[in-house]
Amino acid sequence: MHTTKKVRVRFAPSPTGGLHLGGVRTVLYNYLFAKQHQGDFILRIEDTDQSRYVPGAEEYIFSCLKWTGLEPDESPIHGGAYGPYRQSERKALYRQYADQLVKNGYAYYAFDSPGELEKMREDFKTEQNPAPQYDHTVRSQMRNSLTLAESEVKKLLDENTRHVIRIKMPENETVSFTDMIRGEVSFNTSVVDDKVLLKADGMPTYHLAVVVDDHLMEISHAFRGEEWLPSAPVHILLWKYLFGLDAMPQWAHLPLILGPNGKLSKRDGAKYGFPVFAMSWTDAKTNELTEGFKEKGFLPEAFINLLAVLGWNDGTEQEIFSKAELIEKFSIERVHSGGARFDYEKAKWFNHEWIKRLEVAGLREQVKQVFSDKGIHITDEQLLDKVIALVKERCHLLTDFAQQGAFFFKAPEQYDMNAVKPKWNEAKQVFFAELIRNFELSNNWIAHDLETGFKEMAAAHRIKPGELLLPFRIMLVGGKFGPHVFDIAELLGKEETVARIKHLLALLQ
RNA sequence: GGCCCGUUGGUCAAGGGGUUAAGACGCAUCCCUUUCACGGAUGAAUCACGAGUUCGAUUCUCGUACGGGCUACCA
Repeated sequence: MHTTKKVRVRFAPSPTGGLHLGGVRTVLYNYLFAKQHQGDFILRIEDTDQSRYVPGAEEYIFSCLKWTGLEPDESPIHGGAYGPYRQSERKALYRQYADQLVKNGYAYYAFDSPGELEKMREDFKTEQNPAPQYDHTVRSQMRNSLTLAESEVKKLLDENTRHVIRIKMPENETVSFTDMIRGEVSFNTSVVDDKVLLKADGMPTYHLAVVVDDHLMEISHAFRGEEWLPSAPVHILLWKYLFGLDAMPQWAHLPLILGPNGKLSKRDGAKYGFPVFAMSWTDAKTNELTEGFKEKGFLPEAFINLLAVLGWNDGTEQEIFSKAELIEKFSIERVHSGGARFDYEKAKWFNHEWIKRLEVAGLREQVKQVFSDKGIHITDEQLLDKVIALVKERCHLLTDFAQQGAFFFKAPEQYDMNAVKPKWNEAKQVFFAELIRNFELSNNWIAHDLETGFKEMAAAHRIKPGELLLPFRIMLVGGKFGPHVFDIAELLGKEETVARIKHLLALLQ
């Protein structure tokens, strides 16, 4: 049955704020699964909670998907034959299903006010049961179409009394299903509460909406976070009541991504200094900016890669995967059932690997942006390409290019004088003065020859090259960093190299 | 509290009755490099615990402990 169905998967976020690691990984797994099976990847916006609506959050999600390269085939902005793709725009659709459930005895109207619900929770609260649920044991004592007379219910409904529709969970039945990651999972219906399906404002809750929309959108496989596992029996039952279990998608509940202690949160990021969102997000209320992986200097290739292997591997020793390889090798069955702790050090290692691996062309624009953010505007693209090639192996984050390469475009503003001054002497002063003359005469400006000449001169002056190399480096870059010093000199060119030597010499006088 | 899910080095993990229990990150030492990286070599470090099944359990079963999630007219 399922095998003949076209693969259609969906990612269904609520537009409430930053898109965190777990969310992006869910997108990734959906995307990979869809592409691997020549299926469709749908983005559906779950904006049924009007009180949590955050302006800009939806656009933000699209930006993140665009940056990661995991773009949907169907969405509110990409269009598609199963729209609308925003649940708020589908509002009118849900009521009929809820009513149908009531008609068939699988759900009921509940008129309890928020105050009454609160009172119920107070009254039923005991040591053994600190959080009483609206379930089969209490529904008989509440104001709903199960307890009220039929005429009373009709009257309340006719008067447009605020009410919700709740599922009537059966007593003591076992609901089980096969999760693609965890195998058979089962629940006793008695311990699940009568979840609200349709809210008083006419909007469906997640529980109703996910089932109705997955059906209407012909979703074949539903991947979501493990936090949804406890409410799975509600969804299974709804499928059974509404559309039949044969039509139900196959479920996979993805393990959670953990932080240093417990579930990964935005707080962890702030506390330990690593990003948790794909891209920077500014909270409109507090104006608080949370830096994203993109802004931190991650490559989308690396970001996807590290997320893919956080909870999945192909059984070999391979760790670096391109998107194409992931599409080919990914399998939901090999996803771990246990949660994985996010390790920022390893995340940086992945980025480093990708920076080393990528051709200059794949880095150019992003590096240019990094320089531009630092106030360095690149005009010489050819030089930029050479600089990237020269320094990329020592950059873990794209932002490292600023430190590693800025001096190629701009003379150092600061010099690490402590590295030269203590050992500076007249002999060295003389050496560099002569070096300037030799350089000025040189018409063969390539690193290898520069180095040979430098060392011959050092020998003639009876100074160890090591004594001279560090000062030379400081002259050119300002500090103890950067690639091989003669490579730097070559790229800098004769004029600039000489100018920088002269400059520091003057400072040392 | 209840329910559900999970548990191989500090972290990500392979393996799934008999193995010297892979590999990666990180860490340490050394080599290379008279900066920092890269690269290379070496090292420290693991099957949560207790029963059971078995000739033999890291692997299977059951308990316990621990971790996590859920327990809203939020998703």
